[in-house]
Amino acid sequence: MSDLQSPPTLDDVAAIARVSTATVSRCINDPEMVSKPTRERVDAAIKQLGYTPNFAARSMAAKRTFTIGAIVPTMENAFFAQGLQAFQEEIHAHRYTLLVSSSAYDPIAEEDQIRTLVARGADGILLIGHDRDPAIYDYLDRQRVPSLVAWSYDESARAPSVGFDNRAAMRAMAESAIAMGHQHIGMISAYSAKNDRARMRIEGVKDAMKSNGLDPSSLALVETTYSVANGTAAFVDLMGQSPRPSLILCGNDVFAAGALRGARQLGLLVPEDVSVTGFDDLEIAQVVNPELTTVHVPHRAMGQASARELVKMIEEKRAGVSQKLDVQLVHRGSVAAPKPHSRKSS
Amino acid sequence: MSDLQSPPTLDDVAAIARVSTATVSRCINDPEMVSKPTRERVDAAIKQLGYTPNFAARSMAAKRTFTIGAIVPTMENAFFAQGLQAFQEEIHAHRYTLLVSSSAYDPIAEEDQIRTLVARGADGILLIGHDRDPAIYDYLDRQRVPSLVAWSYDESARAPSVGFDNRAAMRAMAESAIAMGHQHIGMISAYSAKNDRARMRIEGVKDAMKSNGLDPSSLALVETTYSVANGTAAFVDLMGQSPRPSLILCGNDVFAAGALRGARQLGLLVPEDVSVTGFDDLEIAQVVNPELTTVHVPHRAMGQASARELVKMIEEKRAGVSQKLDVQLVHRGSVAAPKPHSRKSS
DNA sequence: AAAATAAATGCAAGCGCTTACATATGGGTT
DNA sequence: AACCCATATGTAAGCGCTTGCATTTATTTT
Repeated sequence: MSDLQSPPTLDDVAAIARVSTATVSRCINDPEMVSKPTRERVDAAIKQLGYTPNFAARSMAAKRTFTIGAIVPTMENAFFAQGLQAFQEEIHAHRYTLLVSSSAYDPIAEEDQIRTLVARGADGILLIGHDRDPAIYDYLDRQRVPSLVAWSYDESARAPSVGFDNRAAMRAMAESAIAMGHQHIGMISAYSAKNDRARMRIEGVKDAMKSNGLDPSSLALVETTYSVANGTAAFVDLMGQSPRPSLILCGNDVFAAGALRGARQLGLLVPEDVSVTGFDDLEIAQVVNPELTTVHVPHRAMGQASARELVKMIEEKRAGVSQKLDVQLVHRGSVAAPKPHSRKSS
Repeated sequence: MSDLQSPPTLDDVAAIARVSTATVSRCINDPEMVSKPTRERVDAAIKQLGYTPNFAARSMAAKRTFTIGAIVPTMENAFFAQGLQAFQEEIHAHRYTLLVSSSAYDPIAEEDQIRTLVARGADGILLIGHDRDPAIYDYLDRQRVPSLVAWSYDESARAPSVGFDNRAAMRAMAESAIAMGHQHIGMISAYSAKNDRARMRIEGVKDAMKSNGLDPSSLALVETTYSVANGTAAFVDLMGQSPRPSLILCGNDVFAAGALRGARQLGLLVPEDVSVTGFDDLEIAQVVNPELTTVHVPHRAMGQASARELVKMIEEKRAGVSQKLDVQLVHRGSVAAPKPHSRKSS
């Protein structure tokens, strides 16, 4: 008997439909196990009462929550939004719910959030990038919570991943730009210390320099946190260095947009005076002027593929298989050959 | 006795600390209720086992989840990201966890997600905008789940809200632009049917037209879904109309960025040939060229204020009190007086 | 028509916690 | 020394569901 104050329970439904709670439960979770007439009676009772199963009770009894957790470095910028949205749509289709939190690029916060997610019974966890304390992977193993890394593909890493090869992608971008004759190169990157994506992109640039006969140690690198304003500041800094770079490779489109803004402030023309490249191909890349030459990342495909793989890991209780996605260079107007005079200044 | 396969439970901790489970529970939830020596023993046992309370069991027993749900129209664009981040930070400080989902601007999906959130035992729910089936508010009342509306302030609406006056804000923006002499006005808006924010902004523009002696019915309005591309298309459409508008007011910065891009494509100069305004003051507003004249919305303050209010509603079991936040016009380079010749074309 | 098999349902034992209530312990009071 | 009260701890009854197993009912098979 439930008073009108509290939501109806399985018992209430069972009483009205004149069956046992077991039958009601089956009706909800495994309808074809129940005969049609009974099922109809139960469904009617459910509707009449406006019954919704209690999530906590259900997950305690079934020992699963149909919840997948995701921890992203930030929700404020658009990097993850699109992929995450696709991720969510896909897991929803498998009747999972997404629990997101953002770590603000802080490893301690991330670890904390992983524990919270586990305590909340997440059936699986999506992580961004490989770099983190190995103890975390141990913990996840011990708790038997499957996890998958996205936004970074690395066959040799401990966790399975769905993503792209950041190093190769950036190398390709850099090579195509350097090939136009740039000798002095600057780069704006996120802090690389605990961020394999950033680090690999830097390595990619160095790879490209080497293969073009340039000294990688001559790369003028500025590391900062993501924001347009920081991109602008970094660009201004780089332009003040000597020799002055004629090509600024950015770790992502937000920095590149900031760089363009810096150029405007300095009265420099892009790409005539200085070339700029981005990474990610966010919406912003086509909004700036000139539009950005950048690396197109298949965000939605990545979100969807990660979701599929993680769900499989959960439901089939098997290890994850990594998946490498392709990225594409997209050439728009922000890169050109350096001016002759800037080439001679060495 | 728990095998090594499954996580440690309260019982395990109690056994090791040689106390009852009740004491362990109190140690966790209400430490000062337990004597110091006992507490230390328990803490040691917890640490030794790496124990984390099981969330489902805890919420079933305590009948609360420390979860707050939020349903936003979209996560892909940046409108909500920043405010939501602030919201999350604030509720975290009160040891709540955020459960976000996005409805993709679909009322049916939203209703569905509200039910899911309630079934999951959300202690409170954050909604965006007032427009929705009243039955939903009834449902929420019946389930006794407090809810708060953000991004829109409306004293007369059924639910308490923390936000700003969309109509007045847009009116102010429009008046300041119209005051420069524009006669033919176009507007790009999100679909207004189920979206009070969009609708109020349109009304705001009409208010401004009236107060400037313009006929509100002459407003050239295009409604579409949020995206830069749609902004561009709408702009091109508007420019093809006759009389051609000399001022395009956009419901948000994303449309405005799209409009700027459209102008570029059409070879039109902003603000010389046509003025454009935005709304929201997202990062994108300062990245485009010219930078956008727009309405600055205090996203973080709004997220934080909503979080505080909702937590209060939950913990003090009281009705919510609405809060109106101020917005500010920010004048950048995208608005100017119309050219004489465009003024005469009527 | 009896026997064997399959399908549908019921029974009841948990799942891991919280919390009202009961009990034990250790001083103060008088 | 008997009593009272505050403090610390234990006991055990749920919270609302799922699910293995037992039981009943319907369908085939011989």
